[in-house]
Amino acid sequence: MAKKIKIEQDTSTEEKIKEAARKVFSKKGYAATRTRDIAEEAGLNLALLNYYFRSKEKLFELIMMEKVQKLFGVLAPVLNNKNTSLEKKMELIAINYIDLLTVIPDLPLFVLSEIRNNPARFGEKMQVGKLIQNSIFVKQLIKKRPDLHPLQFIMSLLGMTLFPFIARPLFNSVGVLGQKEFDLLMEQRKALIPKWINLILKSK
Amino acid sequence: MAKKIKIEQDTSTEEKIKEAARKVFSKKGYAATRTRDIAEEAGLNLALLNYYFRSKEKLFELIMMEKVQKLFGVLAPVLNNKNTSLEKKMELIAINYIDLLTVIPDLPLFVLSEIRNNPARFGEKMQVGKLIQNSIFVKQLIKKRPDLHPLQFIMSLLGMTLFPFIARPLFNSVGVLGQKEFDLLMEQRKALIPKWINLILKSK
DNA sequence: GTCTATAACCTGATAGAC
DNA sequence: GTCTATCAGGTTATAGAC
Repeated sequence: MAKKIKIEQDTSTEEKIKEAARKVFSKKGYAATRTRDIAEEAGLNLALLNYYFRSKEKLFELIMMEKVQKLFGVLAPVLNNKNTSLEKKMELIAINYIDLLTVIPDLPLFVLSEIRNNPARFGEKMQVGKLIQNSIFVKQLIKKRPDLHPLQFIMSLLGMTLFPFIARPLFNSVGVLGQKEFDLLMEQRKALIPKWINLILKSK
Repeated sequence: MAKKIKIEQDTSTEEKIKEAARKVFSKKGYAATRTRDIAEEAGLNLALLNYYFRSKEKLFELIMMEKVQKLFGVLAPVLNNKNTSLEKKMELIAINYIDLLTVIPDLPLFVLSEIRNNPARFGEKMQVGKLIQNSIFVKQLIKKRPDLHPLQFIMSLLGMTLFPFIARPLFNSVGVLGQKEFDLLMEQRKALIPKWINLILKSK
């Protein structure tokens, strides 16, 4: 029974390739990534990529799916919770995103730019739109502020929360902010954004 | 004197190529763009690109320079104006950006993602950082709110203003918003953002 | 499963005719 | 200045040995 258990170090070849692919795709984007880069990053041979994943395209779609799920995974459990107030929902969204992006800062810029570069790859996502539009969150928003389109508030919340991470490559290249200082500001924002969004919600 | 004047239709071959390059680079990013795409878009031959611009890289750098200047061109004239209040500056930034991006919506996502994909191309920009940090705008911000890092407010202003345009490819692919409706919301935001940012500035 | 070697294709760039 | 034809190099994917 204990014969061939061997603790899977999740360093299986397949996982090694996926990890390398995450890193290289995120850094350079799909088009600029060569399969050789991924193989080298994984310390493996090029042929293995095709053995495990058939093609560069298929491997990318796998990684991309992961990323999109991570990005929407923050929203999904919050939007339709009947037991939380509108204000609490917005706070949760801000805090959860900042916590996530502190670990994976390039997530939103990666997903958004790949969608832009190749919208064809994102055909049948129409459902997501309806899902958000019919959410309890949006209903609460409309009830509280029937005078404005709910997207005005959603864009402001997400803008304040996600934009710093999207613009981070610029901050870095411009040398205006170090890694540590940035993380500190983001930690602060977890309290600031809910406060500020509440001001906006109440303003008439 | 009126011999060979001929109204330059700015349809010179060189300009045709640049226009096509703007379009294709913006749509697909540097790496995914083939010089053949640009030539075809311009209705011209591939060899002309190299005749006029030496290489794909040189042509791209030209376009990129234009785009970066457009993006920072909104900030530059506002930041060091001694005759405008902090509040007025923020209003101008929001309004000018929305007006600009209504015409060139993909500008910020293009610039940010290319910087991310190839930070090496943006080496000696350190000056820009200092220029912003020493601006009158930042001084006014620190004086008004010495309790918080000025970037907390700048990120919020730019996030609220730029994020809708950055996330637009997603909105489109998700089918949540039409072109016309989007433009209407942005027009509304020109009044909303200054109002909201003022609330944030005053909050203690 | 993993490797080397190579096929098949594509891309940026140029030579040379007009 | 503009075109066609082509080269040189790089890229994905696969065949086949181990």
